[in-house]
Amino acid sequence: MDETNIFENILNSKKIFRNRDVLRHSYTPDYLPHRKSQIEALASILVSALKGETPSNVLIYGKTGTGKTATVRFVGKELEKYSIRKNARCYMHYLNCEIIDTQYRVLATLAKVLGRNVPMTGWPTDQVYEEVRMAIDEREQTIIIVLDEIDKLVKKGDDVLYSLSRINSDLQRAKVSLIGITNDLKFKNFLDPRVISSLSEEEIIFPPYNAEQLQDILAQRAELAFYENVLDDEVIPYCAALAAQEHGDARKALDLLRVSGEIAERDGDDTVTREHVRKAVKKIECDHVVEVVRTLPTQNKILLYGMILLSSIGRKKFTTGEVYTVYKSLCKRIGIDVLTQRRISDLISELDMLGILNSIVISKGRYGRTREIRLDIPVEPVKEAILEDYRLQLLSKSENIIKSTTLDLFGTGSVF
DNA sequence: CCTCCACCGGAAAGCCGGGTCA
DNA sequence: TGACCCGGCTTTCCGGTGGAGG
Repeated sequence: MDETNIFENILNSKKIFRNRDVLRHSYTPDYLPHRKSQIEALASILVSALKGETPSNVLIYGKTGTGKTATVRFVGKELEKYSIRKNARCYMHYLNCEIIDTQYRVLATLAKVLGRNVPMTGWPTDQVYEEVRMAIDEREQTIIIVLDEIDKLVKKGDDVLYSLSRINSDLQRAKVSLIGITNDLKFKNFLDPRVISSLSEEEIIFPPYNAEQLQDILAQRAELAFYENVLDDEVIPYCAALAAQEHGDARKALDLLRVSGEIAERDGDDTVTREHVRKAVKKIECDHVVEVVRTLPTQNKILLYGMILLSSIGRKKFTTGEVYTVYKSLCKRIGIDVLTQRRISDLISELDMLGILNSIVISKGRYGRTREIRLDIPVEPVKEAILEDYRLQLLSKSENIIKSTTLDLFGTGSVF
């Protein structure tokens, strides 16, 4: 009895995930909780395809993580399955306009999906369009083209949408309908009115999930993703509650659950607890901040580096003037133009907006009025991210000298 | 109650790279 | 091709200000 327990323990301690991929965004589940009405709405529009009619074009709205893409893919799969049985020849082709982000590439990708060989660059756009049109019209069929993140495409001109939305009048045998997906409610403003009216013959709206609905979603996925009894009872409600606070984003909730599991696995624990979720929140936050810092313009990086220096010599909070002095000496050292204090003041506000630091305007009476700045970041990872910038390599090389000059300048100032 | 610090933050103009149009 | 425009970034200029110290 005891011996089996030993083995069982070792086995169990390594096994948290049955299938981690279930928790990734790319996974399309077989069942979508709390999206019944949207699924039915979409299905009732697309059903015309099975009757040999042209389905209306659809525009789908909803914030990130509300299940838009999953729902469309799900309905599409069902449609294709059923059409095979009915011999109806319906197909759905999915394009993500964030990746395929120009007019030409949309058409070229379509042509490729339809089995035509079109170079990814070079041809005139109308010729590619013609190729697509011919490929579609080769036989009787209904093609549903899904344009995800359609707003990204619209910002680069709506010619493709215009021609695709009127393609039906150029077709003899086949039929085409479009589904546009967007999370930008105002995106219609950029659109040609003619395109709007044909594109949004039907509209479906995806509201955010609330905490209970998120729980159902998580529970359903967790069952596939984790081994039995790995999750503490409170983990799912906790993840759901956290994600519900932020616009009910299912994607966030799933990330949270996955990262929690990964942390538990890495720590060698055999159950996932509330504590792991808490760590996961931290980790996701940290990754996010690091990503933001990495993509910051060089000037902001130097500024931020200056503030990190200040905090590394024991200063918890500092004023605009102090930060500016450090920033100036850093710029001179690495031979980069020095911005004015006015400008730096704005950059500080920007960093504040990004949540990298907290700043409040305070008055020190006789000693003036200034912003009191304190950093709000995991220092080490951020520092690494800053030093990745090749223009700032010099900073890491002369780190000690810089640090001691900074210490000379401000080390004597009030420490608390 | 007044002063005056050390900066805030609005306004406007300059600069620059990219895009458009004849 | 050059003239022109646009939008984002930056500088210049400057009036404004909360409150400790007098």
